[in-house]
Amino acid sequence: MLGNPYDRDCPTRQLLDRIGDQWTVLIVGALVDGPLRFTEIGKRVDGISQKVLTQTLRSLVRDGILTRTAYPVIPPKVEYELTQLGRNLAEPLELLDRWARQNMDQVKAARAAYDAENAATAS
Amino acid sequence: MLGNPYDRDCPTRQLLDRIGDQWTVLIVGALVDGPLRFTEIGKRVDGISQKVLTQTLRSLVRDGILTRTAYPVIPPKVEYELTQLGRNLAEPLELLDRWARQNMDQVKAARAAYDAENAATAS
DNA sequence: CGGAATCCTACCTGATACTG
DNA sequence: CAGTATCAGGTAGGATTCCG
Repeated sequence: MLGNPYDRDCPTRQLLDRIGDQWTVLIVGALVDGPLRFTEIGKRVDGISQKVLTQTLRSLVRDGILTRTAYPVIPPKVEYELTQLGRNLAEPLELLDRWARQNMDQVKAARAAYDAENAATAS
Repeated sequence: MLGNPYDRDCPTRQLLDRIGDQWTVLIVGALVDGPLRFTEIGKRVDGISQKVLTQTLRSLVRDGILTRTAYPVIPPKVEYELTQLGRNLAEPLELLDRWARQNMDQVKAARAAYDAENAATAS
């Protein structure tokens, strides 16, 4: 049982709002190995726009998942790093990732089977 | 490290597409205790519209996460039940849920602190 | 009861251009 | 380099209505 995630403002729900944005998990994953600069993250998380990256990073900082450190040098340098809370979050995320690796082909198969059957009956 | 979830079509990314829709996790959570009928799920997952519930359920069936069983009785009765794959997915999900319960207040605190500081400097 | 079909809106997002 | 600002488009999602 996942508890009682059926009232709109339970923790689970809020977490889903947070990680459900598709990018949070990837960014957190990109930072587990150590701090990265803005552009570095953008390169790792392929497909993210600079705007969304900015937004997501800021909200993660706001949530205490990671810290932002700006070095006042002439070519600006800003580093993002996971907080303890963030590293903490990375663990269950990694389990999810493992599930994905192990079962995603099964999902694909199920999907193909479903579509095949569906196309057949759609005559 | 979350692996290499940075190419657009890795398993992790696909999983995020699946569970990132905000409702999947809640529906799966609602079904861990046993099969439920359409309306039952709708009641448990507060706030979901009938349309989205239908969509999400169907895509979950398609992905092999759960099964749909329609009983041909006069008041229609349809039950949804987790497959093994689905029960399997529920485990890492539960860990995430646990994280949420344990840390969401910390996130809230960080959020409040951030906002306070932000309002102060926004003069 | 368990959907399907339609309409309509809000937000999320990407693309682009500009700034310190 | 690391953002901010603006605008346009697509789409997830809600509300409503009707069907088997």
